[in-house]
Amino acid sequence: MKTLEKQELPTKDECAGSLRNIIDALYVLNGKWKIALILSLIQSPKRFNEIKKEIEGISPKILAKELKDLELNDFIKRTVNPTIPVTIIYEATDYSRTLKNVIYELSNWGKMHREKIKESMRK
Amino acid sequence: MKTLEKQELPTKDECAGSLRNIIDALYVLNGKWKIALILSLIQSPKRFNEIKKEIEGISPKILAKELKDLELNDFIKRTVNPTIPVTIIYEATDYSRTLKNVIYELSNWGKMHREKIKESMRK
DNA sequence: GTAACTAGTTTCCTTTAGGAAACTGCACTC
DNA sequence: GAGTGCAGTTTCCTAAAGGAAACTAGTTAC
Repeated sequence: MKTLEKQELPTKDECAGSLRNIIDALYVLNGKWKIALILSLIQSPKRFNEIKKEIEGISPKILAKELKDLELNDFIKRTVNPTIPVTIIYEATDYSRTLKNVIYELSNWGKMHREKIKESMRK
Repeated sequence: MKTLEKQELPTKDECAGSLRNIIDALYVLNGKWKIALILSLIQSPKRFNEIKKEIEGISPKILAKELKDLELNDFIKRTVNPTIPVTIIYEATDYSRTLKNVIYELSNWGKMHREKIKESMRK
């Protein structure tokens, strides 16, 4: 029987709420391209074809869909410049920067995990 | 033009590595049930049918697959007890607890994001 | 006039995730 | 010997994600 030590992870009740939060978070981050797009646009604003070149392998259909998705969730802003022909610039919003800690922890953990997996392969 | 302030997010080069890490992390966490299972087993070790009862809506096929997956990634441990008939107990490993920070940040952000979405619906 | 660039859209297809229902084999209980 | 619980497996199906290729419509440079 486990004794209730100082808990580092939430209690059962807190877990239910926590799970809901996590599912909501993963929902907006999931898919093959979202994080890559956010990171790319945090680096610098870009036009459609610039993104397409930078993110290798993404098709225009998927890119268009993902950009719409990200815009809906307020992670990026789409601005139409009245040049001739019009150019459209996508940029990361301040809101996308609220993901900073999440990105940091995911990256940290992912790195550690990959190293662990490699380690265990060697054996 | 943005000046380069003290950067809170990684530079372009760091981003490429970071992205890889994040993709690896999301890869092992993704799917509808993984986090729920980890959270449930962190609460207490459980048998197959106990989990099935606790995690509402999961089918035995999916549960078996997810448990195998989690075991492969060393998040949970499967122990066969030589009772008659044998009982099998699943429990969270210490390694699954390395997800603590990730879970914390995802939960935090998810909560904030949901509240923001609700807010923006009201308008 | 033709090639190229702008920002996408459309169509068709494959892969993957996930689910429902039935089934397995073993042991115990009544 | 019929039913119940254990820990799954098998089969069949649907929905969603993602991709390849072609296409749109406007403009500009050669």
